[in-house]
Amino acid sequence: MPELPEVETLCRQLQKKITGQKIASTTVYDDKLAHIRDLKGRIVTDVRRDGKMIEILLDNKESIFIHLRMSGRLLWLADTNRPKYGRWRMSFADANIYLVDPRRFATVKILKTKDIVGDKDIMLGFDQHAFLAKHGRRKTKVKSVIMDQNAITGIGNIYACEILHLAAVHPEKIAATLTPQEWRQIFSVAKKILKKAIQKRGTSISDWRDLDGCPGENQHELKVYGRAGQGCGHCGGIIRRIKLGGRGTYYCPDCQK
DNA sequence: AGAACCGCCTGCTTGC
DNA sequence: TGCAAGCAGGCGGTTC
Repeated sequence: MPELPEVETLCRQLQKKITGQKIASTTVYDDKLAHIRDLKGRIVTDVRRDGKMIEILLDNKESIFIHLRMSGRLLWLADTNRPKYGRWRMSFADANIYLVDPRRFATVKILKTKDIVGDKDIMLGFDQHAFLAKHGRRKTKVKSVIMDQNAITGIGNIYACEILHLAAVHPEKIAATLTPQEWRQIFSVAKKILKKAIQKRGTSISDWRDLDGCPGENQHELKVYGRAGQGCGHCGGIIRRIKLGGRGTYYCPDCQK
């Protein structure tokens, strides 16, 4: 599932390919997306990201906001035949961008272009003090808080597990009981892990592929996610899998107290 | 007000 | 072998 590094990878690729390009046509293949109006003739002026949201800016002060949710992908294809699970297509002079989404959770909206604030995005202008003031005393498990997109954007299930492991914080620890040092450690580790994942062009643990259909390399960097029963690379403890907020959660009971 | 739960979807895995 | 049931999960909406 696309989280911050995967979305960032797509945005960088999109920016190179379509900035300055004119949209030749758009095609909807899924009734759920029937509300997307035709964008023929519009010119893409920029592509950027806020959290897990992709924003494609147009020359009429509007933007296309794409959220890939669970299984959504964007594919750059010269072929005009719809790929399997293709839900929407935006055509340019020499190729097309297909929204491919087996589970049909992805959303596409056309709205007025907004200034990106980025104060909740750990890789943009994250406001640590505002975060702690608003969310630092919550009586929710820390993993749920760092996955709460109203609190901090971009972190999904895989990176939440990895961040808490490297920060040595138990995922079920109540947010309000964390020390300022533990929070600082989480923010610092989050930046480090997400930066590396961007360099590795994302985590292809299930079906993530970039705009060109290539897998990323960050799956080889995972320390706990998907590794239940295996030894922790840090302390040798046995990695455990639990359910937290309905989501599979991996951690090392020896490192993460 | 804040925390927990539900529903949206469909491919894949598991069990009989 | 085949089919049904269970699972996965981001996030908005609803309920507790």
